[in-house]
Amino acid sequence: MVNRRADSAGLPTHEVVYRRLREMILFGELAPGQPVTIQGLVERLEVGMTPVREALRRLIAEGALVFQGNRRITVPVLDAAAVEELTLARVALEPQLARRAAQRCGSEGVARLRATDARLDAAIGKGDVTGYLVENHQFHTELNEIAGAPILTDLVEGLWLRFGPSLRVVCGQFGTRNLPDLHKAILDALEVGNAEAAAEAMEQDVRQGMEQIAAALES
Amino acid sequence: MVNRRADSAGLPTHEVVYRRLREMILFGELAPGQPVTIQGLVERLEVGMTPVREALRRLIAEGALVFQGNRRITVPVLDAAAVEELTLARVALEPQLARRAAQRCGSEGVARLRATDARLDAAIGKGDVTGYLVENHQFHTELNEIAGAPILTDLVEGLWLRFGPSLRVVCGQFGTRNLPDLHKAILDALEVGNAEAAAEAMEQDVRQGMEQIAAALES
DNA sequence: CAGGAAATAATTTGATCATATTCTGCGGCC
DNA sequence: GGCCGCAGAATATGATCAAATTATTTCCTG
Repeated sequence: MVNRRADSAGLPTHEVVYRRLREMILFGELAPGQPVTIQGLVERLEVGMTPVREALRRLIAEGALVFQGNRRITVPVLDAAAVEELTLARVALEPQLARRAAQRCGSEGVARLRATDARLDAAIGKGDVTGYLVENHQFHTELNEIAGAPILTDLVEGLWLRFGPSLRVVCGQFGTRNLPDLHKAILDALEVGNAEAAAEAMEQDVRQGMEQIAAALES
Repeated sequence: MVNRRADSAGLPTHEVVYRRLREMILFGELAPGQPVTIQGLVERLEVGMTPVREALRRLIAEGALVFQGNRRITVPVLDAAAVEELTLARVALEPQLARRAAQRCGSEGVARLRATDARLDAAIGKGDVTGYLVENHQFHTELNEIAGAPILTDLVEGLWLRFGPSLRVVCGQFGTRNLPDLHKAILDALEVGNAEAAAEAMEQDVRQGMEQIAAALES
């Protein structure tokens, strides 16, 4: 009744809950198929149910959670058709962002991205699955920011939320061992401002990632 | 507090509110820039504020409404950059849906689409702007349904919500007089199952529509 | 004394919570 | 195996508190 603002730097509670859930979805605390209950979150996060409901509606609208018709909410389970659609959408959109980023990227942007990519490599080296997921997402987020296309970025972020839990499962199964890093080609293209090369490299990165998810479905 | 289910065939209130607002956005009852207040909707729709809040969060997540930082919600006003991004996204996605539709479309599907397109022509003939908007959206919705790609359809529906109010303004300014109908080419391609032709025709339709919006920005 | 700007008061709006009501799913019983 | 009641969870409402916008007042300046 007092400390609404004590949580996280002046943000409304529903926003805080949203971000918390978003991270849980992207970085693995929620498994595909797992049910998500309102009351469970109310108790776990110690907030009222109105902000929880708002955050959940938002995530459902983004496809990060699915509303099962009866009043049950779960983490989505991807089938082959969904992976195919997501691949199609990512291939259609993310190379465009890479192209724009190549046109607008300054040297400081490349430097930031290289730093993030280095942390990504470090996580892979340590076998740190969560670290890999976080830095990989961070890399793409920074690139999208450079691209300066808020609507396209929104769309792509929504796609990432959809396959986040499944990606976690893949990495959990196979570890970080054979995760090829196609980011180097992207970085080189950005550095010289070669938009087409950046788009091409991004498409490869996207296809590679989605193929891993598709391959893991056969099990 | 009894007749929750008297409204609209067993749907939860927040769903009813969402659909109502969605139609208001798509078909013109809300103008770009117009503020949307929670309490106003509570009075107008005669429901509690929780379902209204949920519906608004959902629409904000889809980009149909924008959260103005301070706690105010408005209908989005598109600038040139936004129109460009929306064009890019639509061109990237909707031809793909047309391609899939061409591969899966039976004769009954073509028949339904032709019927919708006939109603569209009738609306244009009568100068019925709202009718045009409704049938045009209906046409694309039916086509997306045939394509059988729920995720891509979701993405595209979100894009339509973003430019809906602005499209209404364009049609309000120019009337339905010079609205070329590129749907005929799409229909012909679907009929013979020519996926590439369908995709090409859809791209033309998308570009034509977005150019109208872009042209209306200079005023 | 008049006009305007800053500060303050009042109203409107948004955010959160606690509670009542309704629905779904499950387990026991016929 | 089908039906009924019960527990648990979700939905919806109204009340309460906080914040922001608007209106008003007051004070200072020309």
